[in-house]
Amino acid sequence: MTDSRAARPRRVTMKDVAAAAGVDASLVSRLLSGDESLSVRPETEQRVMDAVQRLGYRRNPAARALKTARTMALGLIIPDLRNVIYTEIAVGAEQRAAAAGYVLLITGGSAQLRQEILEDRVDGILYGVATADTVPTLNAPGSPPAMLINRRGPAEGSSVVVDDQAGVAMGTRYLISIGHRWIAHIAGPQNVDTARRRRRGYINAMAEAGLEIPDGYIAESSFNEVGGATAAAGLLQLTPRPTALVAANAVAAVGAMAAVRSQGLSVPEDISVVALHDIPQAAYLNPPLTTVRMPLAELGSRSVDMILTMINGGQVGHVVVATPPELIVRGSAAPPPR
Amino acid sequence: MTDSRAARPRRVTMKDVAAAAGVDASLVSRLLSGDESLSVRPETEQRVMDAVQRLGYRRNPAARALKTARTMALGLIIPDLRNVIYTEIAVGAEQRAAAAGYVLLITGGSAQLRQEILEDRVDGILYGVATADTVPTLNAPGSPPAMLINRRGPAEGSSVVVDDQAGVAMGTRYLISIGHRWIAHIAGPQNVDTARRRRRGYINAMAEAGLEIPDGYIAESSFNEVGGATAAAGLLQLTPRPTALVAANAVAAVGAMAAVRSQGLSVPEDISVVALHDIPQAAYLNPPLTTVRMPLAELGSRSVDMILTMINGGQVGHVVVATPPELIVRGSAAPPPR
DNA sequence: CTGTTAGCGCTTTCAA
DNA sequence: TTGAAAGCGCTAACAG
Repeated sequence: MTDSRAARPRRVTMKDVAAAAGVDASLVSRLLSGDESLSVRPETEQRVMDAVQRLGYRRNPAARALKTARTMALGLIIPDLRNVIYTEIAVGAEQRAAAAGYVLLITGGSAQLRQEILEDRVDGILYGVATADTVPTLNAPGSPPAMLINRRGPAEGSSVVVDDQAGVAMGTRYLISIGHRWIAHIAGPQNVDTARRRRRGYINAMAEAGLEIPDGYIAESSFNEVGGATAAAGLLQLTPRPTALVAANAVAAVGAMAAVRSQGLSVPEDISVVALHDIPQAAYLNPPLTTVRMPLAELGSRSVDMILTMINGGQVGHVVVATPPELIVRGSAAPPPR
Repeated sequence: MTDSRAARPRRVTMKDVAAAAGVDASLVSRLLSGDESLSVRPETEQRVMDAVQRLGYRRNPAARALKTARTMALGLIIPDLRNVIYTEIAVGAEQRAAAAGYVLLITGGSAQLRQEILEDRVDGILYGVATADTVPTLNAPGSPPAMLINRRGPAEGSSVVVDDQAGVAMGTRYLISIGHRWIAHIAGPQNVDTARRRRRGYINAMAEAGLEIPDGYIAESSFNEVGGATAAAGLLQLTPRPTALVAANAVAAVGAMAAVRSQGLSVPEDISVVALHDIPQAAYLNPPLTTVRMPLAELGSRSVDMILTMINGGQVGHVVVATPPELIVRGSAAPPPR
C-alpha cells in the first residue's frame, strides 16, 4: 500500500504567532482568551492581534481540550435523523449551544452505539432516546453529565419534556367541542414515556367530558406513516366505529388519513383527524391537517441551558417546558356525520 | 457568581491502567492500538486488558488528537436539518463513517458559520451547501481536506452528486409516455447547480421528444412546500395550461399539489405531478405521489469514502454516483384529460 | 518482550 | 506589563 499522503502545510501554532509578534506564547494565550485581569500595552496587543490575523491563526481545540479538560462541545443523540420532530428540537438546541460558544454534535442511532463514541468528545450529552427497557446510564462515573430530552427518566436523573399530556388533551377537547363522542386514540409506542403521557391526556379529556372509551379505542403504533396507517385501519373496524381520531404524532396521522381513504371513507366528512405536532407539511396535506403545535425548538434550547448548568455543577431535575400547546385548526376535523 | 462545580471523579488515565497492570503506559498504548508488529506475552496482554476492563478505561480523544494530529472525526454541513433529503444523505454517510472508525459530526446552517467551528475538530469536511455565489473555500492551507456533496463546484475541487439530470429526464419521459405534451417544470433555485442539472434533464427530455417548452413553463422555486405552491400557482395560469408538472423536488411537489387543488383542479385528473426524490410520506399523500427515487444514502456513503481518500493524500475529483434513478409509479400521474 | 523518552499545542501559576 | 516553566494524556521512536 503506497502512502501518497500529500504534504499538507503544517498548521500555524501559537508559538508562530508569538514569534511573529515578538512576545511569549503565554501572552498570546491570555490575549486570545480575553483574560480580564490582564493589563497589556495597547501596542503589544495590537501587534499580537495583527500577527493572528496575518497568519490566519486558530487555536487547536484538541490541545485546549487536553489542557483545560473542556471540549466546548455538546452531544445530542436522536433516535432517527429523518424524524422531523427531532430535527426541529435539534435546530433549537443548536442555536442555543452556538450562542453559548459550544458546538452541538448531532448523531442518530441507538444510545448504546453512540454513547461511547460521543462520551469523550463532549462536555455533556443530551439523550433523545430512551424506552422503558433501555434508559441510558446517566452520569456514570468518569462520563460527562447527561440528561434526557423529550423523555422522562428515573428520579435521580434530569430531563426536560414538553407538556404532551396537555397537548393531546387539547386536541381531544377540540374534537369534543365540535360534537364528537366516539373518539379513538392512535397512541405511540407505550414503552416510551412521551407516548404514555399523551395517552393520559386523551384518557383524561375523555373522562372529564364523561365520554366512554370502548375497548380497543386506544391503538398503539410507531411514530411513522406505516404505524399510523395500521392503527387507523384497526380502529375503523370497531363498533361503534369512531367518528374521530386523535393521533399522538402528526407523521402517524399522515398514515392514518391514508388508511381512512383506503377504506372508502373520507376526512373530515366521515372521520375527523387531529394530531400532535405541527409538522411543516401539515398545511399542504389533503385535507390540511389540524394539529396541536408543541414548543419543540424551545425544548431544544432549554435542554442546552440545563446541560450547561449541569456541566457547571448545578442541579436541574425534571422540567416541563411551560409554553402551552397551541391548536392549529385546519381542514381535517369537522362535526361528526348526521 | 458562585461556582458550584461538583467534584466529578478524575478520569482514569492510561497511566492508571499501566500501574494496575504493572507495565509501562506505552505498552498499554500499543496494545490498545492493535499494533501488529508487537509481540507481547499473552499473560501480560491479559493483565492489561483486565485492568482496562476493570477500571473502565477509555482513551482520551483530545490527547490522541493532539499527538497524532488526527481527530478521527468527519464534519457534514447541511443547509437545513429539517430537510429530509439531506437527512437521508446523512444517514448513509454516518453509517459508512462509523464503519471506518470515524465519528460524523452533523451541523446545519451556513457554510460560513459552521466552517470555522468544525474546521479544527475534524479531519475532513463534507459540504452539502453551496450556491453559485457562495462556494465554500475548499482546501484552504491549514484547513482539513474538504469536498462538496450533492453540489458540483469549481474544477480544482472535488465533489459527488447523483445523476439529477437523468432523474428528472426519467420523470419527464414517463409523463410523455402516458400522453402528456404540455409539461411544465418546477425547477429548484437556479443558483444551486443541482437544480440547474435537473432543469437540463427536463429540457433534454422535452427536446428529444420534439415537444415545445412555451415561455414561462420553467418556474424557479425554493425546495420546500411554499416554493412549490407558488410556482405551481403561476404555472397553472399559463396558456396553454400545462397538463403535467415535473417537480425538481418532492417537498415542493407537496406544495404544488396543494396549489392545484386550491385552483379547483384535481390531481391526477386535471393535472399530473411527478417529483424527484422518493420521500417517506410520498406513498401516503392524497393522491400518492409518483416519484423518481435517487440513491441518496449511497451518495452519503460514497462521500465518506472520497473524503477518506483525500485525507490519506489521494485525489478524487468529481464523481457522479452510478446507481440509476428508479421510477416509483403511484397515483399522481395519469393520461391527460380528453 | 518491555521500558524510556520526548513532545504534540496549549493554559496557568509563578516570577520578574 | 511580560516571560518562564510545568504539564494535560497520549504515541512513537528508540533502547534495552
